Amino acid sequence: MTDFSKDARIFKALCDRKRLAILDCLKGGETCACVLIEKMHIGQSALSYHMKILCDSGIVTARQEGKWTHYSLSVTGRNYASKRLLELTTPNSQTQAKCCK
Amino acid sequence: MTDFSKDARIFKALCDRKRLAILDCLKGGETCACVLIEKMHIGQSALSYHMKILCDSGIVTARQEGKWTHYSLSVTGRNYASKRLLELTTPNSQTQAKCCK
DNA sequence: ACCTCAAATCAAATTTTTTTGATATGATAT
DNA sequence: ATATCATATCAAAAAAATTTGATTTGAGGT
Repeated sequence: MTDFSKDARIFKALCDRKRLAILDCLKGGETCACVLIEKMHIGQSALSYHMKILCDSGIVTARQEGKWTHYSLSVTGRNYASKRLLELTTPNSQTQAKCCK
Repeated sequence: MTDFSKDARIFKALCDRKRLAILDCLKGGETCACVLIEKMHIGQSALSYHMKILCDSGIVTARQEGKWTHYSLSVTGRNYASKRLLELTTPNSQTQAKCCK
């Protein structure tokens, strides 16, 4: 049986409203972790946890600048997620109803 | 602050590998619950739980036929999910880096 | 070197999700 | 009406995700 853990990791980024709120913030442009902590009313280590999930999905990338980390939306990550979404949910060319009867 | 619970519900369908395996089965065509139980090696009530999440996302639809329930992929659901994915992850036209410095 | 700050990591507590087994519901058949 | 079958729902248990606070790491600054 196929292992879908890589795909699950992609969409894990999008299945939580706090992470969606973070993405919404990143839509406005590259954002520093400390700004996200303030805007999201979230603890430092909780933010770090969510950012890890977002980065693991490929949808967000991190850029280190001195001691600060800046996060932004990844075009590549978005395109890949979009491609997989369609692949995972589009029926095969020849489909065959399966029923127990 | 915007409420993203509706969007989270969509992608919750895709963030679990068991549900992705179910979708993979549905790609082959409309499938009866009893067939899914066998193929997925899952209990009846666990399947019912996952199918509820899949239907709530809009990506899957259920069709009742007598006492049997048949599940299939929804074109409308897929298109909406795809649209939202892009909307949620595409930067705004004018972006502005935000940093604490 | 030491100190400070930003972020990651860890372990424990908390919350949410998922599984399990039992029961309820709803459809069909006798 | 009763019986049977398929699925949904419920409550409890189990597993996984998330939060919290403490500590560590790593980059600069003095």
